[in-house]
Amino acid sequence: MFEIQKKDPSSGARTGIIRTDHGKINTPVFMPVGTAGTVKGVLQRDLKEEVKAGIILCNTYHLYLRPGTGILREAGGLHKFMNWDGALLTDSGGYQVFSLSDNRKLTEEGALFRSHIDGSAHTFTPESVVDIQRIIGADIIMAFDECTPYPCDYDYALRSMALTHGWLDRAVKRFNTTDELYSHRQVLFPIVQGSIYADLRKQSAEYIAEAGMPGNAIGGLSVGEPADLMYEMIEVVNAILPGEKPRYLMGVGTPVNILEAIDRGIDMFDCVIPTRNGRNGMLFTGEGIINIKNSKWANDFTVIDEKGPSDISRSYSKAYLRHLIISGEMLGAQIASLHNLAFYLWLVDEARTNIEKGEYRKWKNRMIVALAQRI
RNA sequence: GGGGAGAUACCAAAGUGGCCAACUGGGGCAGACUGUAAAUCUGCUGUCGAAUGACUUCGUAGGUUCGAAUCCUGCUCUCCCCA
Repeated sequence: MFEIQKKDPSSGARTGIIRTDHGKINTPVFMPVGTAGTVKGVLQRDLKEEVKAGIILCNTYHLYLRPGTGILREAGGLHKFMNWDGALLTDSGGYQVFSLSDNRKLTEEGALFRSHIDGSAHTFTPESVVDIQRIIGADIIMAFDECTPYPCDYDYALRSMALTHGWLDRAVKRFNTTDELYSHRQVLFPIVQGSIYADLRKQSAEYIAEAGMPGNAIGGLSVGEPADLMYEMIEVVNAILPGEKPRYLMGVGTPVNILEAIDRGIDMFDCVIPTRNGRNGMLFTGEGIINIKNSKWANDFTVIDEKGPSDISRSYSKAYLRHLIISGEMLGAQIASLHNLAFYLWLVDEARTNIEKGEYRKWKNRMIVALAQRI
């Protein structure tokens, strides 16, 4: 499924290809987040043609609640339902166990939770989450885990990790004893936990690697901990996760986070930042970060990003986009999302190019200075 | 010409003797957002000051009072009804 293409001599960075029945994906890759079967504000057509995304992420918890498995099954799976012929990855709902924690109860068996939509009670087990993801039909599906919060005390992190490991065994068993419902292959990725404790992370990485799945994920990071701590955990984990398989750092992150993680051997990313922060007026460019709502852009008629990767970035002025966002116009959110996603995809593409040239470190250090800047 | 209502900060609008530099909403300014309960949320928004605070404000000019956005009088302006 995964093939390493090139390793950067100056860092842990590498390029590779993930093969799915919905296309080849060059890594490092960024996956736009399309929680409810839509990358908010962006047409599938534009995801392909403007953003140049080969894979997007959707969410089991949200799709299970709405539209529900009945409709997804009837539609012939999510690819068909949403008219997306690229690859799909579904998150298991482990993050929702974390972010909607007021409404849930965890047991050895699984998670009992209340719907954020209507308050109705539901149960997720490692098995049912595999079943639901069979129905959704994503190319890559995730094991059900608990994403621990930050801060998280050691004892809780330990118990939670054990729970996630126990759930993994059951998920793998269910996965291995069930079949794809549609005519394409699915793979299951397990998730490393362990909060910010190096010994737990190490233990978890060993356990997860042992499962022998075709790819591995790191969860429970970028939940509020300092970035350096996150990088440290990535190093601990990546020293153990097998190098010949893709490594997916869940939910990360800022452009700088992504470059640092690539440097440490991460291949896959997803994050809501380009879309959510875009809707809220934050734009990423090669020159730095712009808050387009700031009055300084009111009469700046230069384009959003003249070196921008997408036609969109080079078509509309900052003043116009500011006007749209300030006015609450839908088009503002659309343009900002599209631009940011195109930028993120461009960024990982540049990373790939520079890994291939064997100059990743040098390039990264140069980029980070520009990317971290507020303009 | 007669009768009535009103004038509060950028806008709208509360407040009708001390708890008022003045509720609230909008607007403006800034910030947050990392496997999306987010087209969301937070802060500031008279002047000066980092702040305790000081100073100047509720159409306008006077007055009453220990104390006035609030009470009284004149003036100016706006709106409504009748002629």
